[in-house]
Parts: sequence; C-alpha cells; structure tokens
Amino acid sequence: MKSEPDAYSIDDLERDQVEPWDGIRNYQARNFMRDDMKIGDKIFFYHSNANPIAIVGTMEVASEPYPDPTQFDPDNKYFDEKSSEENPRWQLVDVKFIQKFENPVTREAMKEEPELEDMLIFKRSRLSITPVTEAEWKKIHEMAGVSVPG
DNA sequence: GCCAACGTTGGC
DNA sequence: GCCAACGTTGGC
Repeated sequence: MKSEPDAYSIDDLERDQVEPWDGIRNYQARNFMRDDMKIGDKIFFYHSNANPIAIVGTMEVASEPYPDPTQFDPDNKYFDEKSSEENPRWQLVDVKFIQKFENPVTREAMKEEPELEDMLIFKRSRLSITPVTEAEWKKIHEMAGVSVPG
C-alpha cells in the first residue's frame, strides 16, 4: 500500500499503531480492501513521492472492511457528495503496524531484481494498492535484511 | 455507448 | 516541474 510520507508515513503508523487507511478513491484499490483482504493479512508500507521511494516497513490488516468515514464529511478533502450513509461508495480497512525496516528496500533496488520484475507496482503505476506474492514478500524481507514475521 | 477533455498520481 | 499513464466525467 502506497502513502506519501508527507501525508502519512511509517513513523506516523508506528506512533499510532492502528490507523484507518482512508482516502482511497479508486475502485480497484477499494475492491482489494473490500474483497481480498482478511484480518491478519500482511502488507508492505511503500513511500511514494518520496526520497527515497521505498518499501519502508510492514503492517497487517486489523479490521473487516467498513465505510470510509471521510466520504461523509463535507469539510474533509475526501468528501464524496455522491456517496451516502445508506449507500456508501468507499470502504477501507484498519491497518496495524508490524515493523519499520532499518534498511528500506528502494524502488531502485527492487527494479534490479529479476524475481520482482512482475510486481504489479511496476506495471500499474497509478494504483495505490496492489497484491504481492508470497515469493515477493520473502524476497523483499531478505533484501531488507530482516526475517519474515510469523 | 463512445470518446474528448480533464484531473490526478507518481516516477523521474 | 514535467509529463506519461490512466481513471473519470459529461456531451453527444
């Protein structure tokens, strides 16, 4: 899952521990949260529009999907006038901090690994949530120099 | 239902 | 800051 660190970083999540992943306004990304995520599923935290651009740690799904409250708040930048409490358009999950990598795995380094060349993050440039395979999960932990949790 | 115009994301 | 990619909107 991508986030711009200026908006919300891995350090923010370490401080908050659990956070609703709000503001997703792309149907495909929403569908991943709504349909494919289960409590306990593991997630990479990716810093986009950052220096360096990198996977900076991990987190896990900490709730069932539920309506993103920001869509109902007219003062919120993510307000959606076409959505309603009766028929909410946007769903999210809570995420829970697992760890921050001491050595973030940069996009640059990931691009150099043939094992990672099929990652959707390289193929779907503007999608902020993309699935990751078990092999990619392990490889990136290896590159970060940490053991795979669990 | 097509598609041009427009807006946003995000790497570079 | 530029701009490619691409999702969304709205006129027809």
